[in-house]
Amino acid sequence: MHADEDIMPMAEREPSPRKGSRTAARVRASALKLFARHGYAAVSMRQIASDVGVQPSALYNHFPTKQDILKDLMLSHMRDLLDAWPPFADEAGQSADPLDVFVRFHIRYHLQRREEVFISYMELRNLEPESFAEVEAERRRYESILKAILEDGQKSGAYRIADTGVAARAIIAMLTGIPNWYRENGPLSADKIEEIYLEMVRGSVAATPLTASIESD
Amino acid sequence: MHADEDIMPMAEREPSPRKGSRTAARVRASALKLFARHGYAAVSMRQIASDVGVQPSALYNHFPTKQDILKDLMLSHMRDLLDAWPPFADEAGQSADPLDVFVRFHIRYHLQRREEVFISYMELRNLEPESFAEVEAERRRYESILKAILEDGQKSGAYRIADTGVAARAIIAMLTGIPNWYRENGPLSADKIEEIYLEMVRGSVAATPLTASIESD
DNA sequence: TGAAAATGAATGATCGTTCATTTACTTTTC
DNA sequence: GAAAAGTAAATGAACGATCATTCATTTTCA
Repeated sequence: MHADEDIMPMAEREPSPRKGSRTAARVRASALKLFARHGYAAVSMRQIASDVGVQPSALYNHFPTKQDILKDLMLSHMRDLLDAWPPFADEAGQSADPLDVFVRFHIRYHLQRREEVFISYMELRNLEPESFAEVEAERRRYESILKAILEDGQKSGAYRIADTGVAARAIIAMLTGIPNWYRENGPLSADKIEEIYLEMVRGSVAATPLTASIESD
Repeated sequence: MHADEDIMPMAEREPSPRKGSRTAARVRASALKLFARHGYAAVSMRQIASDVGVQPSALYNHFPTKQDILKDLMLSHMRDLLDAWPPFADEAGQSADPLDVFVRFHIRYHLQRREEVFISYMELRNLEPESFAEVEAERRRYESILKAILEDGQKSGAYRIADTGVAARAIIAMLTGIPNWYRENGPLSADKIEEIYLEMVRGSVAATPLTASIESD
């Protein structure tokens, strides 16, 4: 839509491209951090203002309400996520298997944008109905990417899946849980995590459900 | 594992077993519903009192603070969950496979106690550090049940798992996501859901990662 | 009769938001 | 290029509403 500090303003009053302090972007950054840490309802406009280094009333030069800040953060996150797909060939591994590509992409993106991801799940219920519907629509669009991959593999006989919609949700839930426990400085590299989950995901949809030896006929 | 209305007080002032209105239990029920729907931080003591049908000050005859209500709900949920394991032979299917039993148990329990489950995940950050540590310890105990099952299967050669701790978290994340989308009156029966997820979980840890045809020797 | 439970009123604190005013900066004019 | 004009951004004070909690008093009930 236009460039603000770096990217992505949305609902606030459109600032002409000044060269100044880019307050709107700093409001977004502070709100993102605070909402992720304490939750939308537990964060006050005064806290955000204080973190930005400005008086509370100044926030209203950039966002009409607190709700609009949340809306901005969540919608721009969903758009960024969908814009980032598909990854460039040098990202997310160079496998030819679309499921591999998706799994690696999802894990990397979700580990890179922890706060955005966290907010976009946790604060759904604090969105006004219209914004909720928008975010939900984007989420379904994302889900349908994986669903299409699973359907293709199903048709080709590579996968055996009872319900591709359910499977897509199951896989995404599994992958999205990673940032809840994974720590950069932990014993496992991000690459190793990708491999472990990739293997589990492949197994969960593989055309040999649990009867590995019965498959012989 | 327990009846909702009567037993299970915890942090509030212990009421002698009067036969009266059991207000404490009604406070728990209202708070559970409201916290699940709007979030702890967005629910006021006045709302809870109004839902119970009592004046706000009356709540303090049963719980010293709002925080204690949350603590009570979350800790008693975790204890109930752990107490409910292992299921009786006539619950959660009668499979001899411990993984089957766990998966069915987890799905059923989480579909039966949606609000408790939801709160216990969403409101973790609103707990005081000490209570958080307690809940977290219980969560790890639960996780270790599955981890032990995976380790056994690993040793016996039934499963092939790179990291049983990671696999346990992955499986639990996958299963715990079900209540987010599953609806009783939807197209899928709870039993069908169990079967679908069971097959996916089995596949994700099966000793035939993705090389289905190499298993022939 | 005694204790638990509920009431009604009040506490000070904090909430999101508004607004008149001042400050900072860009654009226009000379 | 400097001064003037114009606009966006920030301030400081204030609004009414609502917050969790307290407490003296009354009611309920064993």
